[in-house]
Amino acid sequence: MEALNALVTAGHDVAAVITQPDRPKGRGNKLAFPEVKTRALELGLPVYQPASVKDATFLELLQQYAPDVIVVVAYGRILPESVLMLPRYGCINVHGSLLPAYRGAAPIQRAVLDGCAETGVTIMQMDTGMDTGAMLLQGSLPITSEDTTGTMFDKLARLGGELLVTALQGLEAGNIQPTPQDESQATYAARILKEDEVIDWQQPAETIFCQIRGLAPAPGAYTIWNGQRLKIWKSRVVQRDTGLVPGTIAEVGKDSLLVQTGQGCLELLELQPAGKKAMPARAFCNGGSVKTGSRFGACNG
RNA sequence: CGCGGGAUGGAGCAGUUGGUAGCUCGUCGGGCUCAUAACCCGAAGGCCGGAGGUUCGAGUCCUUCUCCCGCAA
Repeated sequence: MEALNALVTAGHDVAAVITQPDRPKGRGNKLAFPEVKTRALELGLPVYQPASVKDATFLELLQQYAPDVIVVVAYGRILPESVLMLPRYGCINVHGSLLPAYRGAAPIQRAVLDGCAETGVTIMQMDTGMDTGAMLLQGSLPITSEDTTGTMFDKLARLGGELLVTALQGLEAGNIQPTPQDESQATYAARILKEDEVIDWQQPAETIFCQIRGLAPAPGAYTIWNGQRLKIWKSRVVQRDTGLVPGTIAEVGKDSLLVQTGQGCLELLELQPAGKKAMPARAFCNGGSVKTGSRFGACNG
């Protein structure tokens, strides 16, 4: 999205946009288009949604366009050599991490989840591996305790768009040298699994705090409360130990909810019970069912 | 027709076998106090999501519609 906007704003001649096929989405499984498609249609650009990038007719189509370069952003597919070799300048990818760290599907989430102090964007030349190509340009941004995957995603997308435009200019002018990645430093950012969403109160408060930020605004970190999921969207680490079993509600205050963790306490600020909208801790406690001493987790409430 | 939860005063909830609605918080007024987000007293504020139906009578039963949300993809 941001990359497309940046390209268009910079005056590049975008010949066509290729994205994933429309997929059933959301409640009721209605068919929805990818966001980029919507934007591309607004811009009046042709949109293609091949079921497979290896398809022969798709390759022919690309050949007809004879692109100088193909820009790939969050497409989630490894492209075959036939496509990679097609454009004069090759295929350029915008990846949401400081490669070679966090190659793979969920670089931004993982960086926040791991509590990294900074992350960034890398513009690279694609090859047949997964985010293994030579790097053209890189930019970094700090991750503050206020940041979530959502805020980082926005910031990185903007930065990525800018760097992409710069990188393309550099390529054209021939003043950017591709730098190979240091394989020994490579790490992988696996996609987010169901297990990653469950809060383990045995973990230190700091870890859970990162988990909550890393999974916001989607899909959200959750715990079990009254036999139902309870997502936690916002929290704060409180350096204090109550001696209670991890997961126990240590204190129900006016505006807060203090929970003991494996190390320190976590103050829950914004929560969302299943079937409800997100609400501040104050509202959550009002129901009357939240009491000091009750416990979050798989067993009882 | 993927599965499921929900719509009640500003917020979060309760509402028993149907008989004109309660709780916690907030708001406003007053009191106590050096003071207060603490405490005490009082007040305002709800056509119980919409439309039909059953009934002497429905928030409470039946039908239907709209909207919100969780899960799964």
